[in-house]
This record gives sequence, C-alpha cells and structure tokens, in this order.
Amino acid sequence: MATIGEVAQDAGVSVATVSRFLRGQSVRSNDAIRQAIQKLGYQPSPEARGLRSGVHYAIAVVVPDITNPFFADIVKGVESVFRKTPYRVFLHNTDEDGDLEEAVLQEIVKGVDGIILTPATEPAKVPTYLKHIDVPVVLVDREIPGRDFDCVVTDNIKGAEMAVNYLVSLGHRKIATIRGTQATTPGHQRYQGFRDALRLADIPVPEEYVQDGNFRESGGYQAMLRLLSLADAPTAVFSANNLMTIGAFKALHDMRVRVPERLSLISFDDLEVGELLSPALTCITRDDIKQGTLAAHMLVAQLEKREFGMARRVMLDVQLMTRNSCSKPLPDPEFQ
Amino acid sequence: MATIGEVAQDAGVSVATVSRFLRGQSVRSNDAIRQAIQKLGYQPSPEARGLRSGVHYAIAVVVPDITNPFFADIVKGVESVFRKTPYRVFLHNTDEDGDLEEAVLQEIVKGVDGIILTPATEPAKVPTYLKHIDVPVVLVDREIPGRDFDCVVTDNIKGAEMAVNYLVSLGHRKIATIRGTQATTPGHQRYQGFRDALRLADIPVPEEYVQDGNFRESGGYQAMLRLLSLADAPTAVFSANNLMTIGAFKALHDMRVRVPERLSLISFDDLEVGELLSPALTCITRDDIKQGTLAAHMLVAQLEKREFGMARRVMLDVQLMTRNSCSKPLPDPEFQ
DNA sequence: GTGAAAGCGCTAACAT
DNA sequence: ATGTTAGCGCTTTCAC
Repeated sequence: MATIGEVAQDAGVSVATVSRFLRGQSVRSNDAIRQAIQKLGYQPSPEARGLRSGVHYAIAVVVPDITNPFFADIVKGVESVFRKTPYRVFLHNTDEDGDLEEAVLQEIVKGVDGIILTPATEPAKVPTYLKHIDVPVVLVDREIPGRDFDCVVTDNIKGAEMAVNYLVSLGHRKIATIRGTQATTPGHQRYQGFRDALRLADIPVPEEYVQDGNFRESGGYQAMLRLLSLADAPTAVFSANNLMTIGAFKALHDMRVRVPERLSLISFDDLEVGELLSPALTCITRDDIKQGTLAAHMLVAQLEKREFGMARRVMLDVQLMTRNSCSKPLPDPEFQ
Repeated sequence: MATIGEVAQDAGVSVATVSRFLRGQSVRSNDAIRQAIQKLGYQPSPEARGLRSGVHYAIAVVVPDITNPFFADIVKGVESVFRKTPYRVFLHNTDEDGDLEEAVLQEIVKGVDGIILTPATEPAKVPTYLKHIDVPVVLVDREIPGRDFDCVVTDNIKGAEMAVNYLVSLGHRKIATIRGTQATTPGHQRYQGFRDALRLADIPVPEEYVQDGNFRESGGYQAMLRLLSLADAPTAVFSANNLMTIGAFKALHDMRVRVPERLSLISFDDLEVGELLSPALTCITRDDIKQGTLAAHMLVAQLEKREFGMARRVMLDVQLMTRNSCSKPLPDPEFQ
C-alpha cells in the first residue's frame, strides 16, 4: 500500500521522477528508485493513474454466454494474454441479449481502454451505438457492418463447404441443414457455404431441408424433429454450431434414429466430449483459444501504438475432424 | 462523460449535494439533480470514487480454469448477480497454479472491494498470504483451514456416499474409486464419503482400488487403465469429478470395455452432454450456477453491511441422477 | 533530467 | 440539508 510519494522519499527524488521512471523514461536515479519500489512493495494504483491520464489499465471482454465452451475458450485466451500486461480484464455476459449488450457497452466504455466483443446483436441494430465508440474494439467471431473494427473470424464458408463436400463424397444427395441465426455473420456464412457447396455439386435443396435452429440447443432439437418428420427425410444433416448439435443429437437419441446408418450428422464445432458420443461426432473444428489470444494481441497492438485507424482482419482456418457420425447413405429403396 | 461538477451546475447546487444524492441521502433538490443527470447522461467514475473513498466498485472472481464448465457456471452466476449492482467483475484464471494464484491475489487485493475465490492451492500453502487479506473473501467449492472465510460448498461427503450406496444397492462389492487431489476439500471429502459408505456396508477396499486421478482428464484416463489391468478388477468405479470422468470414459472406450455390463461407472458431477453418452452417465449432480449466485450474494451482503467478522457457511445439497452407466454386476464366476 | 504545483473526478471533513 | 475546502495517488504541465 505504499504510495508514489513514499517511494520518492525513500529514493530521495521527487514524485515526478518516480512517475517518469514508471513510465519507462530514462532517469538518473534509476537504481535507487528500483530499490525503493522493491523495499516498499510498491504497486501503482491503476485508478489514480487513470484519473489523471485517461488510461485505465483495464479492458473488457463481452460475450453472449460464458457457459458456452466456445466463449469460455475465447475468454481464457484473452485472459492469458492480458495477464502478462498491466491491464486487468473485466468480464461481461450479455445472455445473448442485444439490449443488455448495448447497456453494458455504454456503461463500461468510459472506464476501459479497449473492448473485446462477440456481438450478440443483429447487424442492423449495432451501428447506432457502436459506431461512435471511441476506444479500440476487437470483434471476435462475428463482424459488424458499418464500421471497420479489427476482428478475428473463422472461415465459416470454407468450413460449411468442407462439411457438405464430405457428405457429398460419401454419396449423400439428400442433405439438410440446421442453420443458425441468419442475422449473424457465422449464421449466414455457414448457410452460404452450405448452399454454395450443394450448388456446385448440382444437388438441389428443397425448402424444407433448411431449418432454423437459432444457435440454441432447443432450436436444434426442434429442427431435427421437423427434419425427421419429413415425408422425404434427408440422409444427412449439417448442424451449424455446437449447441444446436447437442439438441439435434438429443432428438436423434429420443427418436431412436440410428446414426450414422439412417442419418449422418456433421457439426460446425466440436463438443467437449465429441469423441465419446456414440457415434463419435464428425465435425468442423477450429482453434478457439487461439481466436481469443489473437484478438487479445490485436487489442494490445492498438493499445500500445495508440493507432486507432488501421483496422485489420484475421481469418482462422478450419479442419475436418472425421469420426463416426457420418457414413454412406443407405441405398435408396426406390432404386432397389 | 459529464462530470459531477457539470451536473451540479446544471441542477444549481454544489457538487457535494450531488454526491450526497448519489449516495442515496435525502436531498431537497432531488428532482433537479435527477433531471440534470438524465440530461447530461452522467455516470459517476468508479475510479475517482475509489480514489477518495477506498471503495472501488469492483470485485474479482478467481478461478482455476474458466474452461471447466463447473467454473464457467460459477462465473456466470456471480456475474449475473453483480450486473445488478454498481460493482464490476474482474476475471482471473489461475491455471490451477498455486503460485500464480498467490501472485494474482496480491496484485488485485488493493484494487477490489471483495474477492470470490476457488482456491487452486493446497491448504498447507494458503494461509501465509490469505490470512492477512483485508477485503471480504468468499470461498467457493473449496475451504481453507486457518481462517473462517464465508464459503459456499457442496455436500461432498453425502454425494460420495450416495454414489457408493447406489452401487452397493445394485449388488456391487468390488468398488473402486478414482479420487481427486487429496490436499483439496472436495478431494478428500469425496474420498472420505467413499470410505465411510463402504465401511458401513462392511465392504473392504483393497489398496489398489484407490487410484489417484488428480482431478484431471489425463489422471482419470491413467487411473482407469490401472484399474482395468488389476488381476481382480472392480465391477464398479466412482470417479470424483467431471474431468476425471471424461478420462475414465475414454479409457473404457479405448479398451473396449462394455459399460455397464462389465463395469459400472458413476461420477461426481455431470458432463455437458452426460445424457448423450452411451451409456448415459449416472452421476451426482448439484446446482453450479446457484453456487455462484449464492457466493455473490454472500459477498454483496458483506459489502453492504461492511461487516467483516461474521463468517457464514452454506452447504449445497446434491442429487443422484440415475441414467444408464450403472447396473447390477455380472455374477461372479467363482460362485457359479 | 528534474522538481514544484496544478488538477483528474470524486468524497469527506468541516463549516453553516 | 447544504456549500466550501482539502485531498485521495497519480500524471502532467511548466519552469529550471
């Protein structure tokens, strides 16, 4: 609890000199100050610093749901980077609620030096308040139109295409999707990848093969139920995120549908125990924690250089993890 | 970014009056101030407040691993409570590292008004630096000897006993455990419950039926492997946490051991998709998020009453979730 | 390169 | 109940 004044006194210099030393400037009484700091166990107070200088030594991570393993990974990655800096990390959960997100952002924006945000809101709403934000922002996983924030995203289109191409290569022609919220970047990009891949393969997509799951477990469950009840049910399904996959899996389970014999399932994103499911989950994977650390590094760069203009965009690659939830389709009875 | 001075000017009063209004004291010019605040969009600066008053309007949550769904739930619960207060939440991950935990605690302790902590360290180490901490601390899940902090814990002994009794009721007599770190409260309590229940049932526990898994997935995997290689292998295993259960499950999977036919498995704590595994996981469950919200409420109580002495201890109940990973043991060939 | 002094936004102590 | 003043710990002029 020593103050800068005590350090100054102990080192025989003025507070201004200690302050300069703290900021990394060259000072004559270097060693004396260092010793005094050591001896007194001095740590500068972030709030006092911020009060005068406007630097708060704090950043905020704002995620829709810390309980979702994907976001937990992001947060972990971010935290691990900032632990090595003088910046503290505020955590805010928005419960996937756009209004709450806006409220949170407005409340914290004057107290932090930067924000790492995974927007929960639809693009149409965001600009109104994010447009005028004057601290560095790095977007994770989702982009926002109308302003070029730094961002780190996943190659959603490629991932969805890989998933579909894999199903096609297995021989499937009746391929459905449980898609996420179309107003979000991952939502519409994964759907776009799905469509593109099928168009290229010359495989038509009946309207009822596209079901909305809203990125939620319950949505995935309901969507799978609808798919299963179709007169001409699909032989394969691409689920656009982890939560919906859990729901879909439960529906399959409850309806006693054999996977992959009667229906192949592939997911965008793995589950915590994806390999333990039976069948083990075939999926598109990516490096979540890296996405968090990358975002953190981008923010640190902005913080240190104090350059706000130069937006950058990093796209992370995806991989296909082949396990056992996909197989060749059963031969169509029509042709037997 | 209006200041209290501007509000005061706009309302035609002094800053002190506005300050009092902010603190909830009764003031004559109530309405005028409220209007001015509204009009200017004024929000008090937490750092300026803290500088003078010593109240930082910030608390810290310190967990070993935000990626562990159990801790993610805790954090979510805590965040949801403090969202409705003027307090901000700092998040710190300690990577299950006692030294890092100590460093983190020392660094943050002067900048927060309270701490919610799930200790990663062994009790033997902790007191040295936690003993002298002078902000309210609420412990979650693990207790620390040597000082009576408020805490919210789980009835670990009862949970372990329930698990074992269930196995016994099914007819098992060869019951093993994969236990967690014995230096932690949940570690030794769950082991104690295991032993107590078996002693009461008059069932002996050979030394090799007690394997250490260290609360880690890899530990659970190795421990299960050791159990399976025993000449007189157990017919049932109690795994003391979620991570070790995942490891144990993988080992069973890799070794092609049929569950529950050849071996019954019961876990302390559920998995995210515990019901989707095959067999679906039988386990002891508890309300994780509630544990977080309870801890948060306990801290808020301390914060508001500014009473630091009266430690309290809340114990959460556990439930047995019966699914399909446990069954009667195969008849012992010896007796056939 | 250094010190003295002002001031960041707010609360607390002392007046009235 | 209200205003005035000092000061929290620090950074930042501004002199030197």
